[in-house]
Amino acid sequence: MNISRFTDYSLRVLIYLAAAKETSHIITIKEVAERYQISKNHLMKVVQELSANNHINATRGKNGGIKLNTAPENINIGQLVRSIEQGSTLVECFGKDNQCVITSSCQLKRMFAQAMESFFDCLDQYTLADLIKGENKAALRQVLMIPIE
Amino acid sequence: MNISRFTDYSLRVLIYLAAAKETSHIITIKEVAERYQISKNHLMKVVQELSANNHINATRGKNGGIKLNTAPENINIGQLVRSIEQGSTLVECFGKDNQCVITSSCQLKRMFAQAMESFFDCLDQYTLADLIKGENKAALRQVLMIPIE
DNA sequence: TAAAAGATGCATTTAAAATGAATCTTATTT
DNA sequence: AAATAAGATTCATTTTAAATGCATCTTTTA
Repeated sequence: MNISRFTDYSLRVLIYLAAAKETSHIITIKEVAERYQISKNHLMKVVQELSANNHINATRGKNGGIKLNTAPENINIGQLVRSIEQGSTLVECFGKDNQCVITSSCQLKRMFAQAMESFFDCLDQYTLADLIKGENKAALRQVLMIPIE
Repeated sequence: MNISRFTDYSLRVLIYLAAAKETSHIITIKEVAERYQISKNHLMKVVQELSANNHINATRGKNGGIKLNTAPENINIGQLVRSIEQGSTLVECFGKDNQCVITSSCQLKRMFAQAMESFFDCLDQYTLADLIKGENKAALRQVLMIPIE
C-alpha cells in the first residue's frame, strides 16, 4: 500500500510554507528543493498543481516565489490528499482498463472503496495547522533553516 | 494510492477456492490462472505465501492442488490484507531508507499510520464468506466455470 | 534589457512489481 | 521403478508507473 512521492512532496511544500509563515523572507521552489534535498524538477510540477488548486500562490519573475493562499487551519489534509491521489487505482478493478473477469459479481471494489473512505475520513480530522503546532514549528524552522527574523 | 496486484491475486485465489467449496473437483494453480486469465508464475508465488500463512493447503504431486484451510467465515479480509501488505511503504518516512530531513519533527507519519489503521479496521468487518454470499456464489461459479456437481 | 523566478513539454532514468523460464521436490499412478 | 503431474524455488527479464532531468517558454521586476 503506498501513496505517491508527488503527494508526499505536496505535503512537504505546504509544511515548509506553513512553517515559514509570518516570516518576511521570500520562498522559492529552488530553496525548498535544496532544503529537502529533493528534485527541483519534480517539485516544480508539485507546486504547479498546488497552485492550480489554489492552495498556494506562485508568482513568476524576479522576487517571485511561492506562498500559502489559505490559512493552514483551512487546508484540510484529507481533502488535499484525496484531490492529489484522485485518479489513482487502488486495485485493478478501480481502473479504466480493468480486465478482471469476476468484476460483475465481486464485492471487493465496494469493500475497498469503503476502506479508502475510512482512510480519508481519518485524514479529514487534520489540517495543515495541526502539522506545525507547538514545538514542531520551531523545530521545523530549524531543520529547514528558515530564518526567524 | 494503490495496493499490489499480489494482494489482489491473493484475494482472487481465496474467492475462487471459497466459491468452489463443497465441490468435489480438485483445483490447481494452473486452472485458477487460466480462469482468471492471469500469470500462472505470479500466482504460484501468491499461492506459496497463502500456503505459508496457512490460509490454504497446497499438495504437490499427481492429483495435488490447493484448497482452503479455514472456513471462509474465519478468514478476515483486514487481517489478510494487512499481512500481505505488511512491509510496504505508504510514504517515504515509513521505509527503511527514509531520507526525509524533517522526520524528527514531522507529524505526517503518525497521521498516516492512523489513517491506514482506519483503512484496515474497515476491512476487518469483512470475512471471505461475505464475498461469496447470496447470489454472488452462483454468479462466481458461473463466470469462473466451476462445475457444480 | 537582463536577470530571476515559475510554467510547460518532452525525454530519460529508476525502481518496484510483475512475469517468464528453468529446475527442483514431492506425490501418485501404473 | 519409472513416468507423470502437481507445487516450490531461484534467477532472469520485462513492464510500468513514477520520478527526474533537460530545454525552452513566459512573466515580472530592477
